[in-house]
Amino acid sequence: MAEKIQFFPLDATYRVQDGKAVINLYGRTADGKQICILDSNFEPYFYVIPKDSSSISEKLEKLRVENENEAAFVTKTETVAKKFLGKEVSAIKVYTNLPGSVPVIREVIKGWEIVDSTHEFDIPFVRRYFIDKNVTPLVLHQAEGEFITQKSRVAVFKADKVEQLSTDTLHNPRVLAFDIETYSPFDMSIDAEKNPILMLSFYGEGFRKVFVWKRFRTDIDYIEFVESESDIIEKFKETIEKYKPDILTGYFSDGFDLPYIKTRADKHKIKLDIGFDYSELRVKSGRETTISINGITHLDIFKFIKKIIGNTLETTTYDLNAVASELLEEKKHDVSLAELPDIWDNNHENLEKFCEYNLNDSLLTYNLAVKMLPTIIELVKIVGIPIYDVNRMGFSQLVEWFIMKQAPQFNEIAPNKPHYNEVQQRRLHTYQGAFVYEPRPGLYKDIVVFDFRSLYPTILSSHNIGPDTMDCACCRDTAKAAPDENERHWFCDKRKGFIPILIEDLITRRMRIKEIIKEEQDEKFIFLDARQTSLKLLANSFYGYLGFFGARWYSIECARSITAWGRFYIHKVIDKAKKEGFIVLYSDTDSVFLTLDGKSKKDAESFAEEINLELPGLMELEYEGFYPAGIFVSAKMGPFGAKKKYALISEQGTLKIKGFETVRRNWSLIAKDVQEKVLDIILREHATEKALEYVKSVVNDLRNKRVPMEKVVIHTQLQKDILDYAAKGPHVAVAQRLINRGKSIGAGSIIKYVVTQGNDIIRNRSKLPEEVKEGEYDADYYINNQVIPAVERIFNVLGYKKEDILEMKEQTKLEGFF
DNA sequence: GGCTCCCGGGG
DNA sequence: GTGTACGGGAGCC
Repeated sequence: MAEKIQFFPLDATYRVQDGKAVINLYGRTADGKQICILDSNFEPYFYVIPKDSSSISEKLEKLRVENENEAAFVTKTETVAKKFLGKEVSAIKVYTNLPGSVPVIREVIKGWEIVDSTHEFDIPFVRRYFIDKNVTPLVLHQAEGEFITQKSRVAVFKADKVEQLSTDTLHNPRVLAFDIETYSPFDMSIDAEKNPILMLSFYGEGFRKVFVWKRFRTDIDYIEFVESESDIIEKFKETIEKYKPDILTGYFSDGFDLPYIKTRADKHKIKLDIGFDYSELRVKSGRETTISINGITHLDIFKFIKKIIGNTLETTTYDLNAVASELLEEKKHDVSLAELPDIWDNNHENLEKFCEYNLNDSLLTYNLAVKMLPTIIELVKIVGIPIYDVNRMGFSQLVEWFIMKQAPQFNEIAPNKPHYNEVQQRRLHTYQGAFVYEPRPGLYKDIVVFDFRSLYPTILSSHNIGPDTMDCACCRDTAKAAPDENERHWFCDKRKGFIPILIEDLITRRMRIKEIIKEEQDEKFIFLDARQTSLKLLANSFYGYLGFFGARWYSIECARSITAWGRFYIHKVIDKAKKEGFIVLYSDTDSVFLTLDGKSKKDAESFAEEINLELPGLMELEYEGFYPAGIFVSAKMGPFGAKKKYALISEQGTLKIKGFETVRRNWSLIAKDVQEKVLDIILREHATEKALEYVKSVVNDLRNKRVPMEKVVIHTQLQKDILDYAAKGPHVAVAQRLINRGKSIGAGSIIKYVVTQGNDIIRNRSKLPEEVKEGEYDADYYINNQVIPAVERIFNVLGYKKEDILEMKEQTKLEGFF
């Protein structure tokens, strides 16, 4: 007797049962219960394109590879008519007994004489399921089948059929944020093997809690005392089990909190079996550690913010305080964590503020997650991949999986990922990027800014650029080639390519939403706005994707053609602006800055209208705005276009600065201090001269040896054992000296050093702080390699040069002279 | 100029 | 897991 249930899928895993792969689809039912849906109606497969198809199917079907305990074999084959980059091919769809058999079988047959190529053999089974079964995470689905009994934390439903029911979306998944504080003496590297977790906080809807294992007097109701660190870990499990979140979120929890908890749990021999199937939290360490839990989506909100929306933020660092300040206008509590170990050991009565701090971090994390969720949800729906994966993907991956999801509709077989050699080859190929009109540095008045709305996506779509439409035989003599100075490529006039179709769809969907959005308010606005943002993010990434060496659909010719058209159109705007009497200040990739030079804002607006009459397809020049004043510096070219460096003041008086870096932690305090102070003076007080004078005074202090030693100490962490270093940096040389003295120094130790005066190379002048007397530091080094680089870019943007900052040097000399 | 190393986030 | 992983700056040679 088949039953029907409605649910929102969140993620999936698969497991092998009775020699067959079963998809475990985790989600929440329409009436709010967590559930696991089993679907065994999906078989693993990959594609083979044969040179000669006469006998290959029989040969394949006989194929069987015996391993120690398992056999990999082909279960059946189908001959299918597919396309590969627009060309018709006859392919063989090879089904195997298990997902794991795919790479095994493929490895055997890829060398066969009659095999031309093999494809789609490296697609994770679960992703294949989402694509092929048209299951989109977070969207309402219906399953037919029956509930069964199975060891599980949630109800298990065995489905005969799963299908999408509507476009209803799980907009309010249950989110639980958490954060830990650990015992970590200042100046020592964080060490999960040695140091315990002290407290753990949670924040969810109507729920807040801090667990801590030392007692003190407090009136705060959310603080709960436990006896030991192992109790904290038990509470971690218990809270998740009780709260039943869809999403467990942390800030850098892939890299810190969860690995730390796992290490400590192992020490106490506690199983973190919080998966719906009682499986343990899984740590996957590679380049970047990732942590997953079966059934619960682990969202590392830091990762999403840094990778996906980082570039759109003003802040250049992504620590919780900076990000929360900008996105939420909320800050971390101002407590000194360096004091925590001592207070923990000797002064428990003062632990309360750390508990509040701990809770606040969870609160900020929760708020960030909730704020980002609409965008994440929309990306998930567009790309068709679960939150967990979208969370960890960069732009090229998002584009690639978006195309992978759509490819079957065009009957296209995916190209393979490039191999190592191929990647090396591709890396060598560079190409001409965007056009940059270098500004004359200085202060200007009455600036108007124009930019092309989504320049590269609209070029891609308007000129039908894609690997399957390039250099077609049918348009060889008729099509207009991209205006590239070095090579000639044209794109089909008769047949639309599938990448332009996808892009056009993204752009027009976004335009429609932007139209609707004008009338919408409240909640609906948030989701629509998130959707248009996501569509834009994705569309903008296609160009970079085509030129990305790791891409399946890599085509440097397409990328080159796009930038060629980009240069063509921006030149067109510049030429016309000059002809009409505007003064061109600056132009970079898709934007043009002009001064009115006596003309009106209205003249500028009609200028854009005239341009737009001549543009093809979806291309459009927008009037971005008017600025009473601004300062420009020359832009530096990156591999994929130019980086913007300018500062503008809007009519409302807000300062817009683009493009400078902040210092890293292996810099001296003096450099950090100066940068922080300068930013503060400029951004808060708008007093450039004052900032400059401040830097000059610091330079002067350095020169006159008035800066205390603690401010010139540089901290660098040894990444590996000292013997493993091929190149000896200053910190390695200092570490060597420490070892010679019998200190135990190894990977993870933090080396402190001061660069002293002399003519030798830096590492030979780097000494331990205790070896150095006050004032023995090399003033020139700290001025030129620390302080100046930390502030130079800031002053450049505001029209000052390095020499201006150093001017005091001359004056000092003069003073000395008199 | 090429090679090598470090950082980020977290405490 | 049918799978891979970054990118920029500084110092040394």
